Amino acid sequence: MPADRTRANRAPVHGPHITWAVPVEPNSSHQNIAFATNVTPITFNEPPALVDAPPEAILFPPPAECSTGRRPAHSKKKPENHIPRPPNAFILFRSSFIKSQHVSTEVETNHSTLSKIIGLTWQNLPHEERQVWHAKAKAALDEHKRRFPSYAFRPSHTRGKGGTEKRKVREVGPKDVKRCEKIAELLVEGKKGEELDAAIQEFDRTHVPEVVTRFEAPLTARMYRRSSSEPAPDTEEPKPFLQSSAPSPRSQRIRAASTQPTRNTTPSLSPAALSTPVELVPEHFYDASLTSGYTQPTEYSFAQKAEPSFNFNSFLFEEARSPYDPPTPASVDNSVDMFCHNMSQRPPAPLSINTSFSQEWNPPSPFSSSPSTPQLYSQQSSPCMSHTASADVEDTFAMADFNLDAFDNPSFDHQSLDMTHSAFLSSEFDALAKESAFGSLDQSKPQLAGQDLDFSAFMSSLQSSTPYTI
DNA sequence: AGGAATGAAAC
DNA sequence: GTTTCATTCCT
Repeated sequence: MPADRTRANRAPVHGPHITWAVPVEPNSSHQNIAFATNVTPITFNEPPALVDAPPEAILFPPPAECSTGRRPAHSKKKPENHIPRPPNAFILFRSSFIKSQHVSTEVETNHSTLSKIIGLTWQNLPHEERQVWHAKAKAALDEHKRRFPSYAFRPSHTRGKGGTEKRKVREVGPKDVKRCEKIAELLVEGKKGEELDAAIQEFDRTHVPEVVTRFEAPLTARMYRRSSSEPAPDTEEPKPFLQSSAPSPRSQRIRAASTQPTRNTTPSLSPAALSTPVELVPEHFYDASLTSGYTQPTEYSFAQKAEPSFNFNSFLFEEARSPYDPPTPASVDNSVDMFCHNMSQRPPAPLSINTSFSQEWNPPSPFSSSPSTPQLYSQQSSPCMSHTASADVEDTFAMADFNLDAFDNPSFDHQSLDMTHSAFLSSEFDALAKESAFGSLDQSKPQLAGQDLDFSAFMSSLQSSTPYTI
């Protein structure tokens, strides 16, 4: 930060001038690293695996001058004389990647998403090419040592302000992982420039982005009582339950979906939504692929049927595994175990909810005019998340705020209610209803969309696959 | 200020 | 084993 981070639009800052200054021009042949860099890694010892790649092909060549002047990094306040850590191999690769715009800003500007893409690319990078960056990191480290011989990494272990330690968890819902994977794949295939852009555009045309609906981790009776009796010892509690993927600038524009959680609190229902009839339609649908890597019961994807017959009034709640959030100790709770156990026996039949919210909502004309054109679905693939629908749909989603799991309620269990349905049931219970529901179902006054819910009627509707209408 | 990636280094 | 912090820049 004190360093002149050399951006034209930044005023230079006076102070110790710190650059990584990987001391050697990367492309010169006399780098003080282990192997000769004028011999490309791939020629170095590449078995005839890379068929169509020219021998000297290097996917992501380091920039000609690598002595990157640094930017005011993170706008994080750092002491004037702060010496940054030496960058590791990935950080160097990432920096170079960003700078060289391997992925154009047309394709992706969001740096979180870019990080994901670059991470995937990094993992798919030929080992030899990664070694180049490890060598550069080693060089940077050596240089760092040379310049700051007395430097020692001193991570602060008292970052949590006051006493409220707020841990940083990797828990943000997946972006459009498929898209990131695709881009990374194209990159390691050697696609770049316009060819890459075109390939991604083609992918975007046919790919129906996944919108991820994220539910809170199952709230067990135990946990619920704990959280209601204790003054929130763990302030991580109110987790967003709904998140939207933000796969591309294009989609972002269309959906106005942010990469950030859209909700942090239990949503309230608009009067309009309350007066809207809510119809719950169990839809038995099973995709074996969804269960193969099943890891966590609290993650659901909200996928839309990209079929001409798609009914805009219905949503398909589809269970899908998340590559994120390996089960945390907190979630390894017997209720979750039970959930997982049941899941392995019989994957949940995803529910579709016929919300009838859009009676006054007119689908974008491309849909009605030629609903079978794939790219039209792609272009407008999320009517439910678009500007058009926003508020009411969000409220409709709010009705599907299934924060409470009913899994450790024996009443749910012995009725052999499908687990997904159980989660579904937990929707609009207010706190009081939750409390009593744990005690005895009969005493509870569960509500859905502000209406009393007839439990037995609802459950039998679930089991008979007939709509339940409030 | 947080997030998104990986990895080195410190606890 | 867990946490910090290197990079980037947008929200």
